[in-house]
Amino acid sequence: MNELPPLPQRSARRRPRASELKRAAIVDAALAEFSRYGLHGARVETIAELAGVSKTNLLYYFASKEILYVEVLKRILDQWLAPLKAMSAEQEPLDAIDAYLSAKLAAARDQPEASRLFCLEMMQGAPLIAPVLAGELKQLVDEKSEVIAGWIAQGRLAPVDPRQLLYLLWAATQHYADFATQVRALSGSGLEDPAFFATALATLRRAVLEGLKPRAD
Amino acid sequence: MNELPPLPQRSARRRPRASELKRAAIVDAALAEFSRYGLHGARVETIAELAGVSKTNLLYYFASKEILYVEVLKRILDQWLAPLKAMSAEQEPLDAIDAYLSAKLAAARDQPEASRLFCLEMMQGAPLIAPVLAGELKQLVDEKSEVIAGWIAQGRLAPVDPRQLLYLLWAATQHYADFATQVRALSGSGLEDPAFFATALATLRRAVLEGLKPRAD
DNA sequence: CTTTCGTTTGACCCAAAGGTCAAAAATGAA
DNA sequence: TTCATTTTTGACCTTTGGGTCAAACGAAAG
Repeated sequence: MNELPPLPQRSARRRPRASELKRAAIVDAALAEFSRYGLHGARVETIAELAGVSKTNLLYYFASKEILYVEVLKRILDQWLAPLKAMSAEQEPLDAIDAYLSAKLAAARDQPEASRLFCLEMMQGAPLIAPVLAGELKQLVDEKSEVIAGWIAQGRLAPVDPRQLLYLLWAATQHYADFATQVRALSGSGLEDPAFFATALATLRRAVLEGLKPRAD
Repeated sequence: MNELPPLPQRSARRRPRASELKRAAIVDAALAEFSRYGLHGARVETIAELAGVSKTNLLYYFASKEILYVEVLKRILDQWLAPLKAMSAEQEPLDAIDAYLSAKLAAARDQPEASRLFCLEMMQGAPLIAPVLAGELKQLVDEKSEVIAGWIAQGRLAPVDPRQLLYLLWAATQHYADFATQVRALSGSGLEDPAFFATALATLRRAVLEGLKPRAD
């Protein structure tokens, strides 16, 4: 039999479309499960059922549970970091922060699963995305912290620690995704309700943005 | 042999002290593990090792993993709700909120595991503490929301949705416990560092409390 | 039609982990 | 000392669940 073809040339030439769709369906299902039960708690068979494939078939596309997990993380990382990247020194500080707040709140509404998955991963010590934290994310945060620090130095923003400010914005918005169950139990609705969304945003604007206005310190 | 003693009288009279200590040690160890890996991810044997007992012996004190989990949740529920209970209408609004902020931030520093455990439980839909959410917690939140609404009606606090305000305070403080890994990766330290704690509190005071001051609306 | 390569499946394997059991060891009253 | 009760242990059972394997299927190329 053939020992080995010199050039495996894996996904070259015409790539099958159907299989890509299937991979996507599996990743979607995996996000739903992982975001709810974490890497350990999620069951491969459940993910397979959710995606409408057999467990064995899933393992054909993703060699192991952990590989699938990492794949899910990779897929949502970019959209996760995107809003912060938009913040730039040229903007009016309060406008920029307002826009970021809105974008993150909308993200918490539209991709709550992504938020929860990151939260879960973080609470376990971020074993699989530690490199991203210490690398790409840290660089991005350092950069934007400089922007914020610049605004403060110009007296256009209240003197707060830039990083702490980012934590506050993240916490305030992601909370609606991560603690959706609690919010729903206490308020009776969540961000998917436009009225609720408006109230949440209004509260954040008043409580956070007002306090960030510069004063004569 | 005896069929059944008429009165089992379980923990009556002199209760053994040593066994209570052992139960406590197990619950402590369980909190550490559950808060990190969740109900599904945590291993009973690991908890047993951490507590310094054999797995079988642990199962002697707690009939099942889930029973132990619920026990852990019950044990930390009170200390979890305590700070909010302290808030009363007689206080000066901004002082009360300031005190609450400080208390919750200190709790995030001193009992980060409790914070993470609640976060995990919440993200899974709070299957085991849903009754508490809909019952005790909701009642407490409704009550304190009234207090806050009263302050607002008196013009002593900015007009924000009381519940949303509570969410903001929770989110902002618990974030330091739940996302400790991320905070440490980005800031290089956490709440256990007094300087960091002070900066965090100062930022929250400036960003949140300032915005809550009443104005001529 | 036949070959071929990618896909799909069900049967199977195996290790991990929760939980059981009966016997032994401590503990403590009488 | 003795007897009963509580605690502790190691061996074992059972289920769960991730992963393997070889055979079968199917569509496109030859």
